[in-house]
Amino acid sequence: MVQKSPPSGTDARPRGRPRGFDSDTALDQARSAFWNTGYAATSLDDLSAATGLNRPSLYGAFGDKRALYMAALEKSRAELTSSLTAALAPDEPLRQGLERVYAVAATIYARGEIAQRGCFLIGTAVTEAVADPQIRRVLGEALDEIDGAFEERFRRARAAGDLSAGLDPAGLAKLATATLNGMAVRARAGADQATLGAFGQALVEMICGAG
Amino acid sequence: MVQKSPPSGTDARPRGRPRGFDSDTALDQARSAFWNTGYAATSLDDLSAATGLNRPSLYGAFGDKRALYMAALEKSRAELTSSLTAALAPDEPLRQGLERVYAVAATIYARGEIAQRGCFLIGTAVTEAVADPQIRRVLGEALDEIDGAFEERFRRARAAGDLSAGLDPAGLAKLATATLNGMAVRARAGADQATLGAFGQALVEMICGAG
DNA sequence: TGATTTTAATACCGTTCCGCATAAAATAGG
DNA sequence: CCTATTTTATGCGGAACGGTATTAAAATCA
Repeated sequence: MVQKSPPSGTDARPRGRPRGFDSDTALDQARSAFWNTGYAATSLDDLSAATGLNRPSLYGAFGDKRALYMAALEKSRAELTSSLTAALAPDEPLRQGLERVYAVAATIYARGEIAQRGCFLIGTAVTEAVADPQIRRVLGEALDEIDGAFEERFRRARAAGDLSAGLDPAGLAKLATATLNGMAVRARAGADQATLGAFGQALVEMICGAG
Repeated sequence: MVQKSPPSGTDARPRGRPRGFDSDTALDQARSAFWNTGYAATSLDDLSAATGLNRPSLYGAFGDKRALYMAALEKSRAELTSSLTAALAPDEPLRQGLERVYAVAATIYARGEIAQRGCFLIGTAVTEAVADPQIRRVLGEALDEIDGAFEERFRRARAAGDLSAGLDPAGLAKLATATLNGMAVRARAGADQATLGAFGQALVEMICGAG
């Protein structure tokens, strides 16, 4: 259970047979399977096929099905918040940063082998959240983090005189997050990238004015 | 398969044993079960318990599990669009109509025996939509109908001089729908009614100005 | 080379799932 | 009262599910 570290500082290979797969890429492949069909409808056979790993290997690397899903969920949450804060970080006009965020979201949400599959959190965690308090908590934290990133950016824009004084940064942030959510929903309903992009355009025009 | 109508105009009771349940309330109860745990994770035993009906009765009234879900989905879509268009119909200031819509949505989305369960479409259909083209189509049509109802209302407001000329009704409608979607997502993430209400307030302030 | 340790593969176990077959119950017509 | 017809109840059957025991394979260490 406890991971043994090598006795001395050397990064010697562990004792027995080495793993034949990279567990992080396996996690990505499993996440992709969940992303398509959701948590409940994705069987261990599906996950096995998606990763190319046998069930015992999956079990050894991640634990049971739910633990594997939680790992995928947590990875998505971490990637989402870090990439969003990075995209909003540059010192540039507010319009430019927002346009980039929504353009990137539109391209990501429009991807999918079967059909556009939107955001992993929206596509999979939202359904499970009512019956599973832990998933609900992770989902809520992720949304709060997105809110926070937007709000911080809006405050910065207002300090820079880049945002009308009458607009409330916290309220705008909620709308900015909701727009992302709406795009993710729309993607799974079949909307293509251009249609998704129009959501971002509409929000940016509303916040920053037409032009 | 074909429903036999009584031979004469009289609505005489059908030949055999009469049904011991009302199929529309049974549909509501089944929908409630799907609403909590989603399509895939809701078993026929769950549906049987929720409706108080045995599996053969369910099967006889609605067909298989998927047909039952599709009936619940279609009912939700119909109720949603009709109640939304009704709420937006009155000749009143735009702000007033929007505030009512979002206040009602917040109260509905905050309901739930286990936890806040948001909108049925967002909570259940979004996950299935990628793998099931028919569900995807119904979901897309529902969203388009919501868009249409908002857009028509915004056009009317602009004609009445109740909406700034610089704002695009179609774009606003997308944002209005996205705000509803975001609220539904937030509800399933655990947000209470007051928190959900803030989304509507933020949108209304953005469109109609602080008030 | 042989013992030890870890991973990979096969196959299995008990449970749950969905759907239906069969029989009992309830109503209308004759 | 008896037959026909429809609904309700019990329970079964085949398949799929999640998880694991068991065995084979591959690597390190002695």
